Formats: sequence, C-alpha cells, structure tokens
Amino acid sequence: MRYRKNHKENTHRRVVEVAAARFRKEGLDGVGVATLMGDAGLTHGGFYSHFVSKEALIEEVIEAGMDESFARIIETSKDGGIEAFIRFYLRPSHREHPERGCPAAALGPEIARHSKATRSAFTRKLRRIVSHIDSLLPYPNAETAQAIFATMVGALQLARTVTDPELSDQLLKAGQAAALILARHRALGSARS
Amino acid sequence: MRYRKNHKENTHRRVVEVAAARFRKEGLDGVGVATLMGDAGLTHGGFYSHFVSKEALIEEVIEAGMDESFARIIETSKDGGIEAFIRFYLRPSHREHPERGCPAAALGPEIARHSKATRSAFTRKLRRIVSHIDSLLPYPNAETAQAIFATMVGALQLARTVTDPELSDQLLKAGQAAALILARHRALGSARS
DNA sequence: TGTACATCAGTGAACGCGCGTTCACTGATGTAC
DNA sequence: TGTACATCAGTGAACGCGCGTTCACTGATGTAC
Repeated sequence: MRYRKNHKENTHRRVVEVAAARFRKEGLDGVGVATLMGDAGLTHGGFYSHFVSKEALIEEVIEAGMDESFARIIETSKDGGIEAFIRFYLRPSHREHPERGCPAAALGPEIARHSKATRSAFTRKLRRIVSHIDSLLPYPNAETAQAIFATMVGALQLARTVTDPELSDQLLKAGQAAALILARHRALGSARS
Repeated sequence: MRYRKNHKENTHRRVVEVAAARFRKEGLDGVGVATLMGDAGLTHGGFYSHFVSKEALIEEVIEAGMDESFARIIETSKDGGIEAFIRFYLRPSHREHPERGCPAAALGPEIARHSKATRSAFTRKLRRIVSHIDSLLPYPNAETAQAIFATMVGALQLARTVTDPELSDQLLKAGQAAALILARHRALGSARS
C-alpha cells in the first residue's frame, strides 16, 4: 500500500510518543525496538526506515521530552511565576507518572551514559529550561537557576525511589521549600566560602 | 579443590566490589553476570552459589555503596562539618568517577525501577545519611537535610550529563552554593506558602 | 480515460550475540576411621 | 600414621529468550503515457 501525504510523519511521531512514555517508565535499556513498534501498531522491521538506530530514537525522545518540560514551565509560570512551577514540578502526580514527566528526573544518569549527540541535545534543552527559570527570579542569576532545577530533579528522584510513602511526601515538600528559598535568595554566589 | 577458611567470603566480597564499580559506571542493565564473574577471576556458573539472582547482587551492591557514602560523610564532616562534606560531594573528581561515588547519583532512577527489597535497602541507607546531615546542621531539621542531599544528587547528575565542561563546573559550584545556603538557613518549613 | 510502471512504508524471516539461569561435573582439601 | 570418603567452591556446556539490525519482499497508490 502507498500512503497519504502525512502518513510517514504521523507514524514517526506515534513511535516517538510511545517511546517517550515507555523509556521514561522502563528505562532506556528496558524497552526493545520490537515491542515499541508493536505498541505503535507496526512490526519491528519498519523501525529503520524511521530511525538510523535505537540511539537516534533515544536522542529524539530526550529532545522532545525536554521540550515538553520547557513548555510546561512556560505555561505554569505564566500565571503563578516560579513558585507555581516549583509546586507543579514537585507535585505527587509528577512523582507517580514518570512516563509523562521530566526526562532529567526519569533518566538522568542513563542519559549521561549515552551518545555525545544525545547528551548534547539534553544540554541544549537544559540550558533553555534553566535560562527560563533564571528569567523568573527576583534576583536573576544563572547559578541560582541551575541549583533550583538540580534540587527539583534530585528531590523528585529520591521521592520516586523511596519505599515509605511518608518519607516520599516529605521529600517532595522539602524540595519545594528548598527551591523556594533559593528562588527568593538574593545572591547565591556570596554563600561560597 | 577445597578452600581455606575465609575463601568463600573473600570471593563473595570480590564479586560485590567489582559489581559495585561496574554498576555505577555502566548501569544496572549494562553489566552482565558473565563478564562480572570474569572480572572477579571466575567463570559465570559460580555466580549462583553466591547470590540467588542478579537482583540479589544489586540489592547488596546498593546497600554497600550507600554505606560507603555514609562513611565518607562521617569522615569528611568530622573535621570540616557540613561545609566540608558539601564540597567533597560536589568536587570534580566525584563527577569524573561515578564508579567510586554515591549510588544515588549514579543510579537514582534505575534503583527506583528495581525490586522492593532493593528500594527498601536504599531507603534505609538514605535515612541514615540524611539523619547524619541533619545532625551537622546549625538548625537541625529533617526536611532541610533531605533537601541538601537532593540538591547535591541533582547537581552531580546534571554535571555528569552535560557536554559542556564549563557548564558542568558551574553546576557543581551552583550545587555547592545552594547546599550551603540551605545548610545555614534557619527554618526551611517557614518558606512554604 | 485506460493502462503500465515506479514508488516506498511497512512486513517478517533471519543474522549473531549476550542475557540470566540451571546443572552435572571436577578435584583439592578436611574429616572419620 | 595411613587410607577412604564427604564436602562444596568453582567449571563450563546448555537452556530459552530477547536484543539491535539487515534485507528481500509486498502491494496500494500516484504518476507517466
């Protein structure tokens, strides 16, 4: 069968969407090409007419996932500023649903072990996120923005790992409180010793 | 051959040590039982007289790794308090050597996807680390201690992932500065809105 | 308008490989007699 | 003291399986004539 105008792009997007969810939920090594294509309603052989390798898919997924994260910051901070974003990022439903959440929190150390291209894509998108956080600060400062994001990523990961629900909730709250303190802090640099 | 008194325990420890380094460097899924045993100078078949499964090894490795991290906090904070520990954790050589570093930073999201037993071991050891951080604070507070650790884990991970060395250095410094601010902060809870 | 052909997204068998796990076996030593 | 035997850490072949990747093929459609 020959297909309609946008057919291929639609399929491509569908595979990326399925992969984006499954990679964040099951890990980059936890998801194979065959079941991925199956979930997108295709057979595994067709994979390579869309991507040169699994690694290329990973790169695309990380990039798209970070764009989603960025879009969510823009949206939540529009009304409620940095405070709203911090609460949004560290809310219980983000903890419960890594498959729709931030790639940095879901896949951090795994991305660090992947290709230069994947890490570069991550770096580029991270910069964009951090610089938007920076622009939301009462006392803009690049390192403050970086530290806020790091705090949120770390707190979300720990909250996801821990088996005690109370401790997990506490970690989310601790992350929120800490990120807020940093956001309101005058000059991060001056604390260096 | 029959072996000396402590032979089996020595072998067991050697396998755990090799695994501890390789898991942190290559990921839990990135290391197979066969090459692991090979690195310990054995053949793969003997693995199961030491561990009931690969998952059991993982649990043991995470537990041992968190104990190492704890021991390092004790040691560095003995002389220099919380400040020394923060600088120690976020130093460049920790970034460069995940294989000898903190399991939370090297394997965070992967641990979250593993067995209940592995996550419980992690939780137990995390509590011990966090409560020691707490005891080092001028204004002890559980959530402050949690947030400090989360900040350090997040900053180290991001510093490891990013491809730009300058940004990576900046992330370490930002993490240090932020952790120090949190450590000196009076009451984390009051910042909540 | 009708026919022949080129296109190319998707199919599915096959590739070599490493995975975690099982198991019958080896053989040097400690123990029992 | 000397011999027979039990022990058990470690060996290595084998298991079924899923991995990423390749490739000859299919067949409905768009295009050329």
